[in-house]
Amino acid sequence: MARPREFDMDEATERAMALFWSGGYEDVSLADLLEGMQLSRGSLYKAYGEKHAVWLAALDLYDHQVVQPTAAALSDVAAGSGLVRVARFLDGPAAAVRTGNDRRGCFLCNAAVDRAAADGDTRDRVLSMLLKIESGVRRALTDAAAEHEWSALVVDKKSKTTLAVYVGLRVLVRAGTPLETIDTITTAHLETLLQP
Amino acid sequence: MARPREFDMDEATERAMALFWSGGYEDVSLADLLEGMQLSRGSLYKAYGEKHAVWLAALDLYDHQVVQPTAAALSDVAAGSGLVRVARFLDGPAAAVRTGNDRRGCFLCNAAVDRAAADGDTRDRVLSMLLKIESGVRRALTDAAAEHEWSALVVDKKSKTTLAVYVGLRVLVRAGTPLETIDTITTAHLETLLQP
DNA sequence: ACAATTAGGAACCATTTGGTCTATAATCCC
DNA sequence: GGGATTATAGACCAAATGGTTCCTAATTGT
Repeated sequence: MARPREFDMDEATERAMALFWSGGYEDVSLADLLEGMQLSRGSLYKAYGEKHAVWLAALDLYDHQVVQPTAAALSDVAAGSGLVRVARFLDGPAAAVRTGNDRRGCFLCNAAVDRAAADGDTRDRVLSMLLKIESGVRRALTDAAAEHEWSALVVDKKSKTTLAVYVGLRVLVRAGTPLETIDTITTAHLETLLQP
Repeated sequence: MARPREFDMDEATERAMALFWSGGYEDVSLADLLEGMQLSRGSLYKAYGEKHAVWLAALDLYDHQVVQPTAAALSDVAAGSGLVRVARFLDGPAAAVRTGNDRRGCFLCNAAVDRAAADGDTRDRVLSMLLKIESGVRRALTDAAAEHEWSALVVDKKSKTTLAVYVGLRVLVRAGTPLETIDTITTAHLETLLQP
């Protein structure tokens, strides 16, 4: 045992996540990272090893700080009917803009576009997170299935399509699409979920 | 008048587009650009001025080499019924994977994620292109509206949702989602388009 | 108290970055 | 052919990049 770390690594990773979230991987320089994370070069390299590892740590943090809670909320029977849970989930993109004009999109979706193609470590994490979200949606829709007489096939289709709409919404938000349009898409998709 | 340019600028821009398409803006260095475009530094800077201008030229080329033809095909009454045209459009993401395992996604969507947030010039172009696609979809769906007794409001909802699904599909493809899933989403969304 | 261990900070490094400039060569109009 | 003009090639550049390596200071268990 020896001298303990002076900074909270989770907190530092959280700051890194914030930087990467708005800027992407290449856009954020080591200098940006050091300033944003309030770390010296030495500490960062001692703790993470390299820039790429900081990125992966940020992705992992997003996973269990955002993706897992989201999936859990979608699966949580106590949180409302299946459709209500999906509605809440799908309103996320619009809500981010509505309350706080947050147009960063979702970190996972951003990472998918700018690193998944070139970096296998990123791709693995992205696919795993997408799957978690899809599973959450599927559990919520499965809960709604009985009432609406949806077959497993229908639930599968609805789950996957909902994932695609979610991703699309996040990207459209980042692109600067007006809130009105985002809202329209959100409610329109929820309406189609009601149908057989 | 004096010495004419030795290279075809459109062709060079096309090569630049290919590079940016797979790699994004920051990932592609000036050296990559020079090699890929087969230009010397001098020629590139004389012709474009700066890296950013090459990027914008690539975006503009995508606009009238991909987006405008796509929108035109969607609007082309001679190309089939409205729904057939939308089906063809929406199959684009799956088709890219099916024939050629092309997982680059769509340049416009990629640009939206990695530059639109930070760069107004990019954002303007991205929003304009998204609008062209949405308009194309709307024209196709408007043609189908009479037959299916859809109101203008319904057509609007369907158009915007289709745009979101399209963007989502392109991103999911880039993330590495299996073709099977992409196909499921595509056909499922087309089925929902049939409903009131 | 002390040895072991480790964080922190800063100096340092090679490479790469986007960008400029000059010399040369090619083309055009007169 | 000659003068004007412009493209090309490549040398050149300052700044920034990600990454390493020191040395010092702090904390630990014994």
